[in-house]
Amino acid sequence: MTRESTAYHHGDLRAALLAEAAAMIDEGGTSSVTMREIGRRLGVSRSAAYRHFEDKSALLVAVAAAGFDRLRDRLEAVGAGAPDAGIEQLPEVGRVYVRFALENPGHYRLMYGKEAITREDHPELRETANALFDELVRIVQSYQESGTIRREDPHLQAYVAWGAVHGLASLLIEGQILTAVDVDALIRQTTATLLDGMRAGP
Amino acid sequence: MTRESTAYHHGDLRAALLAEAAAMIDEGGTSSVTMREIGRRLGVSRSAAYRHFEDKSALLVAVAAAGFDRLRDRLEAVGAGAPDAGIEQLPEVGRVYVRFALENPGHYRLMYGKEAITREDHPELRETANALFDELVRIVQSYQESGTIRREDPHLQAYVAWGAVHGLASLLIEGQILTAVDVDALIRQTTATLLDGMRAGP
DNA sequence: TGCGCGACGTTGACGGTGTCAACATTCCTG
DNA sequence: CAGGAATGTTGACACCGTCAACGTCGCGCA
Repeated sequence: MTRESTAYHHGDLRAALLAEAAAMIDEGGTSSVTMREIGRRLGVSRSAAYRHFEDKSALLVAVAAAGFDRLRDRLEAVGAGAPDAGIEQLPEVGRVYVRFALENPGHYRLMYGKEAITREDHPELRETANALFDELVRIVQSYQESGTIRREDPHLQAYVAWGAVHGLASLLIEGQILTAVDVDALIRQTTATLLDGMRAGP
Repeated sequence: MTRESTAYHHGDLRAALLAEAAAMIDEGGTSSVTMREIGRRLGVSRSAAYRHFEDKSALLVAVAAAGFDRLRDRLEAVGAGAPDAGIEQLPEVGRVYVRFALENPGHYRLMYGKEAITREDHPELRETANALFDELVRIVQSYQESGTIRREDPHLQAYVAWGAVHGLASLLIEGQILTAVDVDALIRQTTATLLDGMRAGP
């Protein structure tokens, strides 16, 4: 059934639905995703998706979950060597985070927005999102232990760092920052300020 | 015509529409705002709003603009005395900002989200938003001149600070932060880290 | 082998939405 | 006081999400 028997029963609609929805999201935003339009693009009837997802919501949740997993993979790859890779690895984590958001704006908005998904109804998504945050806490802790940043509540510090990069990513995505501004300079300034603010005293 | 002749022609539908839309936004999110529902609540037909706003978009833009003005007023009030009021005024600016977002979540999301409004089509909103950012830049500059924070590109610094508080506000609004976490502690930690990171060297 | 059941896909229908054109009413101004 | 401008209403259209009823296919069991 996972074979690609392109025909009558389409083969693997579920995967196709996820891919198409993700593509549409990063193309025209979450609001451009339409059950009917997805069907049209895949050459399948409107409500065909309902055999694979209970809801439009459920489909979007699955897309968001895939996004969380992908972002976590990237952060893990960057943060893996921490803190042995040196202090300059921390800004790199921030850079990768913001870059992900910029490359997948619709995706990112879906992941961290409440409007389209209503977190309460989909607790499983919460866990996937938490796994990502835990990764961030782990990185913060490893730098605490190596003595490069202050030993304070790691959750609090992680929230602050997360807030800073998330805020920057959001402002960029939502077009709030003049396009003339150098994005990389902005990222560097943010991570540098963050690091200076968290650095262990002399 | 601005008189409140409650009757046949309703008196001042435009203001009523704005108020009702704003109320609905902070109640059930932007997606709960419906031309038809607004009409219902105001005892007026669906398309009545089209005599006052070209679009649903235009109505939302007007609501967002009012939000920008209100937030700017608050920040001006807090930042007015800067930097004479002392360095502890800077964290207070951040606190007021985040508080505003928490008190008007739907409003805030509308102001800084792209999904509902499509910034390009409404350039006048851009100016209102910019006026708010300019206020922030002004505050940063005044602290630079008093020598409390480093003399770097004030726009860059303002973006970083804005990003940090905006990110924190967003995460809180979108329910990404465990409710057990003390919000005020989070705000303090953010503003303190920011300030330490921007502080002028010894 | 074949057959029947469950998985998959389609169609028709319903109530909801934004929006436009045509119409009705009211106010204000000349 | 007459008529035009401003305001509000109704009908209609094309979308949307979703459900129920209906077809169709593939696979496993007898």
